[in-house]
Amino acid sequence: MLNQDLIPSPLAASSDQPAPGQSRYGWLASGLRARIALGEWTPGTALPPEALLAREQGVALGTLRQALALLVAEGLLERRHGRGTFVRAGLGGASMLRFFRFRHDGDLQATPKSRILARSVALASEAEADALGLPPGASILTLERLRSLDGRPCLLEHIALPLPAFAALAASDTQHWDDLLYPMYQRVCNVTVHRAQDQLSFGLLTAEQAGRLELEAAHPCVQVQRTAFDLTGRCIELRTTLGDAFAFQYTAQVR
Amino acid sequence: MLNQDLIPSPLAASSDQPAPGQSRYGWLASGLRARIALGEWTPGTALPPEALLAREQGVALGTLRQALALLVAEGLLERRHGRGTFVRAGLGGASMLRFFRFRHDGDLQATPKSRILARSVALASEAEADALGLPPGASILTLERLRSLDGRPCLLEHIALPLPAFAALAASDTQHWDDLLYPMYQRVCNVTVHRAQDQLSFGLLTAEQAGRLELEAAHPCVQVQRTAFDLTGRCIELRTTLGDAFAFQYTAQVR
DNA sequence: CAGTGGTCTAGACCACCGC
DNA sequence: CGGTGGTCTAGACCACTGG
Repeated sequence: MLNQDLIPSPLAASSDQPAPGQSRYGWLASGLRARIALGEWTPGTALPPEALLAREQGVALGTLRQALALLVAEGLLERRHGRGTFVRAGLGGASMLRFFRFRHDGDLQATPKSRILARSVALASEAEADALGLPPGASILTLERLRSLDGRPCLLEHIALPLPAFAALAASDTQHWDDLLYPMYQRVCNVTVHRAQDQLSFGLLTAEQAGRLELEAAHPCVQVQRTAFDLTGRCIELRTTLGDAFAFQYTAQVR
Repeated sequence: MLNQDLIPSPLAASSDQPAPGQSRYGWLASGLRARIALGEWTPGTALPPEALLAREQGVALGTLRQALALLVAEGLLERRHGRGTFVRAGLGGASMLRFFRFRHDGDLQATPKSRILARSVALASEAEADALGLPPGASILTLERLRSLDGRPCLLEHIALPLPAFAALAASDTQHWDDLLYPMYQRVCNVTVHRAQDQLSFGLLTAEQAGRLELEAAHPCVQVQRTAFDLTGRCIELRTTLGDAFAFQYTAQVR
C-alpha cells in the first residue's frame, strides 16, 4: 500500500488519472471521499452497488472493492452483507462516558441529562483559533455544560465552536437542547462529527468547578481535552470535560 | 467476512477442510496461526513467499493473501514490500511510559532503570489463578519492581507470573536483569508477549507505596492493571503499575 | 425472488529490495 | 538482476437480506 493512499486530502483534486505513484484504488477512494464530503451521499444513505460503481469508474470489481475497503477502514463507510454500502452516521455523542463508570442504578449506558450553564460569543484565543483553523481574533461560540445522572452532576464541560458554522446555536433556546450534542450539530447546523481525539490528563478541581460538580475544592479530577473533526477533516469542536478521577476507568489495548 | 474468521482459536484443530460456514482464507489463517504458535517460524523470521505458500495449500494467490491480511491485522505478521512476510517480534516493553510524561532532560523516550525490590514464590489468589489459567492453589512468581528515570523513582510495579513457564526467573540473580522485562521473558523463558490489555484507574498511594516512589502518603496515583498474552492467547503476566497521577497523560482516538 | 456484498480463481504486470 | 510483495483484471459462484 502506497503512502499517498492514506492521506485523506480534503477534497482531493479529482483529475481523470491517478497521480503518478498513486495506486488506482487510492485515487478512486479519494474521489469517493470527496463526493461523500460534498454531500452527494448523506450519512445513513447507501452508495450505488459496487458492480455499478465499478462500471461507472471503468475499473475491475476487485479494484473498486479495495477503494471501498480503505474508506471502511477510515470509518467513512460501513458495508452490510446483502444490504449495501452505507455512509456512516456521525459519532453518537455519549462517548465521553467510556472514560467513567458512574453507577446509575445498574444501568451503565444511560445518557446523562445535559444543562447549559452559560453560552456566549467570545474572541477565540490564539490556541483556539489555530486549532479551529480560524483567523486570529475570530469569534467563537463557547458553552459551559453540566451533565448529570440521576440528578447527580458528573461531568463539567467547556465547549468552543467555530462561528459562522454554528451560528444557529447562538440563538436557539438552550432549555430545549438535546442531551446529546453531536446529533444536534448534525440536525441544526448540518455538521457531522466524524472523528475525535481525546487527550487525558489529571488535575485538581478549582473551587468553582468543584461547586458545579458537588465535590470539594481540590478534589482530584480527570480532564479530557477533545478535538473533533468533520468529514473533510476540519476541526469543528474543542471540548474540555472534567470528571471525578475516582470514577475514571478506561481500558486500552496494546497491539 | 464471517465471524469465525476473527476468533483466534488457540491452536485450531487443522482438519483438511474449512469448517462448514467458515471461509477458506479464515481456515488458512488458523492453520498458519497454529504453525507460528508452534514455533515453525520464530519471531523475526520470514515465511515462505506467498506464491509458494499458495501452491503448497492448493489455493489461489488472492485467497492466501486474504489469510495473511487477517494475521497482519492481528499483529502476528508484518509484510515488507520486496522483502518478505515476517513473524513479528513480541512487544518491546517500554509501553508503560505511553501513559506518562516524565520529563527526562528532554529525552522523552528513554528506558527507565529497573530494580527488583522483592521476588518470591507464592500461592496464586483465586483471581490470579483464574486469570492466568492455573488450577486453584497453584504457585506463581511475584515481583516488586521499581523503575526510575535519572535516579528518580517513577513507577512501582507488582508482577505475577505463572510458574512452570517462568521458573528460570525464580533462580537467576535479579541484580543482572534487564531494564525491559518482555525481551528478557523471550530470551530466558522463551515466552513471547504478543498482546496486552491495560485497565486504567485512579487512587491514592498507601504510605508504603508512597515511600517507594518518594511521594507523600495519600498522593493521587494512576493504577494500570495489565493482562498480557502470548502468541497462543494464553495469559502469561498480570501486572499492576502505580505512578504519580500528575504525570499522567494519554491520547485516545475516537473512531 | 431479485439484489446486494463476500469469496475464490488464474492469470498479467508493476514496484520495491538487496546483491 | 532475481525474488519479493502490491496492483489490477474479468470472470464464476456463494451467502445474506428484504420484500
